[in-house]
Amino acid sequence: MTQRALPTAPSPAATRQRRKEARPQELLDAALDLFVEKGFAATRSEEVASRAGVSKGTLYLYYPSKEELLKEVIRHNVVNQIAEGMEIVRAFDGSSSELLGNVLRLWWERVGETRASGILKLMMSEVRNFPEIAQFWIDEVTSPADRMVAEIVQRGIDSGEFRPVHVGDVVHALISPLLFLVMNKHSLGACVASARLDPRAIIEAQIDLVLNGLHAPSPAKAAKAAKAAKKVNGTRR
Amino acid sequence: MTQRALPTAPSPAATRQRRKEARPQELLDAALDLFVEKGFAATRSEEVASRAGVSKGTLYLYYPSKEELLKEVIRHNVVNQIAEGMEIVRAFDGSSSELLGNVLRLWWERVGETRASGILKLMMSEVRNFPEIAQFWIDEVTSPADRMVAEIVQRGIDSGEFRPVHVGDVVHALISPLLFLVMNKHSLGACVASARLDPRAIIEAQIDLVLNGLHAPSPAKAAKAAKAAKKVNGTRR
DNA sequence: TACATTACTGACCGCCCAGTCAGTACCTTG
DNA sequence: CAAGGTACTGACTGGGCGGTCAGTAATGTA
Repeated sequence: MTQRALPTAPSPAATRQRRKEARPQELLDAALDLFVEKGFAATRSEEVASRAGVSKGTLYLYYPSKEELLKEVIRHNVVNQIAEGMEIVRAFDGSSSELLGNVLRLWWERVGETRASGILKLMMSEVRNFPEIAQFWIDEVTSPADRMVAEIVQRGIDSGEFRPVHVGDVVHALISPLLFLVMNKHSLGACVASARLDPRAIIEAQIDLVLNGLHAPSPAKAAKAAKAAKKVNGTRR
Repeated sequence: MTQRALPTAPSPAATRQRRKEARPQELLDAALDLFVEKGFAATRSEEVASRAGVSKGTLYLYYPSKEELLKEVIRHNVVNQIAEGMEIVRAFDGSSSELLGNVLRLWWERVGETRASGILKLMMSEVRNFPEIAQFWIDEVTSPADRMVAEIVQRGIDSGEFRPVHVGDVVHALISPLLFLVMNKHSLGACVASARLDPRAIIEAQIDLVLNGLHAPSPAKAAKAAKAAKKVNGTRR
């Protein structure tokens, strides 16, 4: 059989560095970008390593397998994202309308516009191949986020500022445009300039539309609306 | 070298069939399902073949490569989807509110609920690896769909039924919840029962919310609103 | 300066899979 | 029923990639 080649002669390139502390983060960052761009299966582990400025062997020094790397990427970015989101809400008070608008706007600025938003595309594309992470995502992202928005809407209804609507369903109508903007940014929008949307404008339109749709009509009509909403607000979910 | 094994003895299994006409469609169907579920890179061509009830060799008799198969899957399903959509709209008239609601509802029934809706997830997940198909998608799907919905909204504004809003942006607020429902159905919703949304209910909530947000207020306030909207309706897009 | 420690490297291994093609059996035609 | 045409098969190959590990060099330590 062929015998192992002798070690390569010292390259004239830059001397190699030892930065044990920085590697994990750099590898996670590189992996996030590549997984979001090309998908998990289509990304070679050597690409991840080289984008992080190390060799493939080093990658496997820090993460035992490509799959574990993926899971770490998700875990790592999810906790950050959730922390961000919660902080945004706690920092605000005021009318429910204001709060709702500000939450949507701020979430876009602080999450949607950052690289970390790619984690959403990554999840949507890959969960079916890794069902174990689905529950984690629901517990750590979906549920808290839904609950948060639901609370705001509910507060608005209780105070009479909003019409009585089915909170659970309205929450989805509220946030899915934002989520879809993120998906677009990391798919079509990343390929074709003409597919690039104007997120700020769309978000403003969305806020305007939804607040108009939520606001309680004149007190005269309010009673009627409340009665009608009883049906809608059944015990689903 | 090892010599080629002799042909296998005739298996006792079902006799093989010759159905030249049916193969292409069956292969496309199998490929759509698998690409949507596992992604393009993670799907083995032999899986596609076996799900379609043929051997791998047969697959390559009909499609020259896995990549060409992907493109055919997209082309094929896109033309169907567009034909469906257009038909739905043409079949309807009535007030803009009714039309809008019915278009959303019908699109969900006739597209969102069918297997073909997976094509959206497939596109979002894979475009960045196949930028050639991005333009095709924009020309054949995104643009026509946007234009269609925009026309309805514009008609509503012109007739005074809707407030004057920025049509382009409102269109996105209108359709992205539907698109997100589809994405959810093919990702999280396919893994975890508790992540499964109730699309019909969410769509109804969305329609209710949006129509309330779009409807022009009493004529007294209408002039004011129209004036304010001039700013919003600038020359973007 | 000599030695010990360890972060890092990259050639290598073995498996997996897209794509091929010699051979097979179904079907049609006479 | 025989013979020719062709839809179909599956063992095989070559290349590519996940994962390993013997060796290298940067950084301490005396």
